[in-house]
Amino acid sequence: MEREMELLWGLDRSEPRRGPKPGLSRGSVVAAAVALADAEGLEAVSMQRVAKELGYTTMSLYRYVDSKEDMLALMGDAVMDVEPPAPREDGDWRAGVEEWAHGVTNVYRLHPWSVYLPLSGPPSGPNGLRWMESGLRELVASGLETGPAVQILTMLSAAARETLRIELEMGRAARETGSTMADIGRDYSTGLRRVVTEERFPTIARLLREGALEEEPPPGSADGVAGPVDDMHFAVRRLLDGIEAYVERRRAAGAPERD
Amino acid sequence: MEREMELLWGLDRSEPRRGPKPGLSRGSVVAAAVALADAEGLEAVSMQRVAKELGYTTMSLYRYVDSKEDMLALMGDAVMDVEPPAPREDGDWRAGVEEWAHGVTNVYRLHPWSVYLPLSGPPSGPNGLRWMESGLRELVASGLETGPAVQILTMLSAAARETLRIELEMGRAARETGSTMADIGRDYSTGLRRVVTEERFPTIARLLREGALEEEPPPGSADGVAGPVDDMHFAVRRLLDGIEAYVERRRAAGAPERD
DNA sequence: CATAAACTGTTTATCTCATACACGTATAAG
DNA sequence: CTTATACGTGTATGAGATAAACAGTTTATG
Repeated sequence: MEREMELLWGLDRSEPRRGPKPGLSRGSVVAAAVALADAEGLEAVSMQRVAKELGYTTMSLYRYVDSKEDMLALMGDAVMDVEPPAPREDGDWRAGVEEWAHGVTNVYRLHPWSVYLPLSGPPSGPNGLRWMESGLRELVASGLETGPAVQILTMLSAAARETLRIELEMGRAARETGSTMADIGRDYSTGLRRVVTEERFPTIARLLREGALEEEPPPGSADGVAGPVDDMHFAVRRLLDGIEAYVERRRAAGAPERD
Repeated sequence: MEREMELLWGLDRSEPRRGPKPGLSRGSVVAAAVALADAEGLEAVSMQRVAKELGYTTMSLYRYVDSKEDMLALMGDAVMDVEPPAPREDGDWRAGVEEWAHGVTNVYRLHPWSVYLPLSGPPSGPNGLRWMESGLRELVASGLETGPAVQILTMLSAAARETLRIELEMGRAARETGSTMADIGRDYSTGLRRVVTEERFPTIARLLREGALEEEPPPGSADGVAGPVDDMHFAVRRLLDGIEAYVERRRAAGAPERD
């Protein structure tokens, strides 16, 4: 944890006094890696490949980054270098939280590979913390204590990451088979139908019967389909409802109870 | 998707007619890999190592598994081979859902490496589907439609995985530095204090001031500390509150509105 | 100003992996 | 009995991370 924070905040690497001018910098290395991942995916990101992209030898990268693992961690924070939503003027915290959830999703969407990065704990880099600040701010505006707000935020970002991952996976499958996202949903359904029996999986069977996995495409969505991420907001709104009820209840009771 | 389902359900591999008796089976290979991961972590799982564990050569594994990727997918479903909670008699769907959330967390906890497995979509293996069925059943008992129930379940399992991952990461850090989980929480706090300023991160600053990250250990928890996973249930309960309110509202309105 | 310390980028080498391919052998079907 | 098939092995390839030694470049310092 210590190490990771020093890494992400650049608190190591005191500025050098002697020796040749560095041709690269930690920033340029990370930027090249990010660009490469954007263009060809995370699998394409090897030290050799990043170095080639920069026109240097593989080992030169190790002057700027201690290991590939470190580089990946830096890429993770670099991706979040987007301004999070500004504080709302209207005090509508529900809208604020939803906006935040949309925001993170969109940030990830700009660099889809980033949802596959091996994370190691809560955010600790400058950009990650900026987003955390922004999300917490809105949640605390609801009247929640800071502790509970952290729990909620964790759930929200987990859901955003996971849901987007599923959507991306569907997109990849669609691209590979040359079909649409709607087709993939149907494929999944038919796949399930092959193994889901009424006795062993009654609820899933019902799900298939009701066609919940092959939804109506609302007009105006990217590829003609809602997609998991749009659907996610149903769950987000339930969570917001729950928070509202909780805060209300506590206010009424004079804030003694915690649950 | 097609391929993955056939893999996980063993719909490929028709029984062979000629040739020597196989010394291994897909099951034994996967079991060995799981055992190895349990003992030494996912990093230790290489084809070479699994083969050695079984007393065979590396390449022999490829008679049973097409690739390491496939093996990992099989391991992922194998881990879920635990009986999910049985249907509740008392009809207390809230308790049912919480029990389910505890259940998945505990299943993952038995094989911590499993939260680091690269997932590729919604569950499609027999064991994963059993858990999905169990969770959906409880959610649907609340009065939710099947579609929305899937969204909620996705959020729940994402949160469980992510939260446990954070807890495990803390545990690893604690083990490495020879300290306790409580120490790690304090370390994170002091680390943050070094970079969190009142102007740029007012809410996080408040969080630190209130010591929300260094909580009181409730008596009787593993290592003297609540840990992220216990905390998660606050968010779970809010979500349940929200579902309850939603179902109530819909019932009152004669179930026309959806949001 | 000279020189040594501190850096930079390169070369070379090592180790670990996943996986392709060809081989010898066992076994059951015809 | 013979032959197609499946099994386990040996060998080989190529990618990838990273360690170590080295040669060239600045700059602080005496």
